[in-house]
Amino acid sequence: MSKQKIQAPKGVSEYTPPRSAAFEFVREALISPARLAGYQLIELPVFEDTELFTRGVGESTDVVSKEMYTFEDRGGRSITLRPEGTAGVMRAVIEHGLDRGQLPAKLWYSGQFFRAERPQAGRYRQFYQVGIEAIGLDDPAIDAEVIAIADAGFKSIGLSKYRLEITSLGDAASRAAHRVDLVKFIATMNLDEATAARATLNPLRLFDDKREEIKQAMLKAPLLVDYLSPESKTHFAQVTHYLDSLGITYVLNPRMVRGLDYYTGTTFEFVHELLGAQSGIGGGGRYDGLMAELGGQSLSGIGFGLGVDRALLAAEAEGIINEDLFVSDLFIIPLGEDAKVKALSLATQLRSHGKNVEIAFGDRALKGAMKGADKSGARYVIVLGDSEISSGTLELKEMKTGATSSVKIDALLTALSK
RNA sequence: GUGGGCGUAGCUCAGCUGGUAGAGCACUCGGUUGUGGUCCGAGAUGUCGCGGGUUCGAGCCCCGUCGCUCACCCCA
Repeated sequence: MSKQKIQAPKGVSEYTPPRSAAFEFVREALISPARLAGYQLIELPVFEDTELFTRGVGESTDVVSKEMYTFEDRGGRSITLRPEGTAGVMRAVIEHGLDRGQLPAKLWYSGQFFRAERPQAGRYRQFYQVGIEAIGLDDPAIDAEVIAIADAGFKSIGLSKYRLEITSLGDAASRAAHRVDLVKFIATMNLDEATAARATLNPLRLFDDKREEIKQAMLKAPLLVDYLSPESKTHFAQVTHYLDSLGITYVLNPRMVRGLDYYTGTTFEFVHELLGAQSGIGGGGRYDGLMAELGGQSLSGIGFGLGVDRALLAAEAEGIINEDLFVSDLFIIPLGEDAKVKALSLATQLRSHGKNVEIAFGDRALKGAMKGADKSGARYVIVLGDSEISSGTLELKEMKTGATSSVKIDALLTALSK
C-alpha cells in the first residue's frame, strides 16, 4: 500500500473474475428480450456536446445542474460524458434520419454512463445501463410492450423480489395546472431553506422526501393524476389494461418522481426490495416533447434504462448467481515439449468447433495442473504425454465423477459433444 | 455539497488497560515414478493508508491528511 499506488478513480464500478461472468450474464439477460422484440443496436459515443443534455434532460434537474462530467476539449468545445442514454439516442436519430423510415424506430443500447455524485451502495460515478427507445408511436400498447420487455429482462435473470411502480405524468397542460396548485399548497408548509429551494426548482421533489414530517404533510398535497386531461387518462387506462392482460403486476404510485425533465405521460420504475437506499433497478417512460426540443420533428417516444450494476446487486441479494457461469469443456495437461505442440493444435481444432478448451502451460507439476483444471470448472481433463501421442489414445477424465474412459484422439470432438 | 463508520498480509479479519504483528482462506512445494477435490507437513507475503505529535517505547493515544464505505440530496 505505498502512497504512489494508482487506484481506480473514485466511485467507479469494476468487475473482475469471477464476478465479471455474473455481470456479463446479467447484462445479456437484460437486453435479450429487446432483441427478440425487434429492437436494433445503436452504438453511440460516451461524450456529447454539453448542450444536448442541458436542453434535453433539463437545466433544473440535479443531473444537469450538479452531476455532469463536463470539460472543454482542445478546440474549446464544451463536452460532457453522457449522464443518461435517451438524449444521445434522440440526437443520433435526428442526425441520421432514423425517423424517416417506418415508425416506430426501435433501438437498444448498452454502455457506461457518468454522474459526478457521491458514491454509495449501488450508486457509481461510472455505471452501466442497457436501454431501449421506441420512437414515433403513441399507441398505449407499445408503452405496455416496453414495460413488458423490461420486466422480461429482470425475470430472465431470475429476479422476483421487485415491484413495478407506474403512473402518468400527463401532458404539458395537465402538469402546468397541477404545478400551480402544488406550489400553492407547498407555500403553506413552512419549510426550511434548502427544502424550499428544492421545491422552487421542482415542487414534485417533495413527494420523494424521506423525512417523516414532510411525508405526512405531503399526504394532503394535490396529486398530478387528478389533473390529467381526458386524453391522458384514457391513454393511461389503456396501458394498464394491456399490462393486466399480460399478467404483469404493478403498483400505481401517483407520488412517483422522476429525475429527468423530459418525461410525459406513462412513467414507470422497477424497485427492488433487497437493495439499500439505491433500490431503483430500472425506469423509464414517455418523452413526447424531447425530439422537437432537440430540433427534430415532433415525434413521441418511450423507452427505459435498466441499471446493470444494480440488477447484479439485486441478483446477488436474492442469491441467484450460481458459481458455474463459466466452465471449460476440456482442460489439457501437456507433459513435455512434443505434448505442448500437440496440445496447441488439438485445442485450436476443438475451439474451431466451439469447444471451450484450456491448456495448462508452464510445465507445472501434475498435481498443480490438476488443481488448475479443478478450479477452471472444466468438465473433462486429459493428460497428454508421449505415450498418448504414440498410441493415439487418451484417458478422458470426467472431473465431476472422477471416471475415466479411453478415447482416440481423433474421436475427442465427438466424445466432448456427448 | 452534508453527516456517520472504517483503514493491519492477495481476501476476510484478530491484536487485551501502549512494549516494535497473528489467524483463516487463497497461493507455491512436498507426503517417491503421470491424475484434482479431503487430510498432513513446509514455505512466501506486510515500511499495521500517509504525515506529524505525546512517550523510554504506538497497530493501539492526539492532530492533520488521503482513501474506502454507508446514509442525506438525488438517482440506474
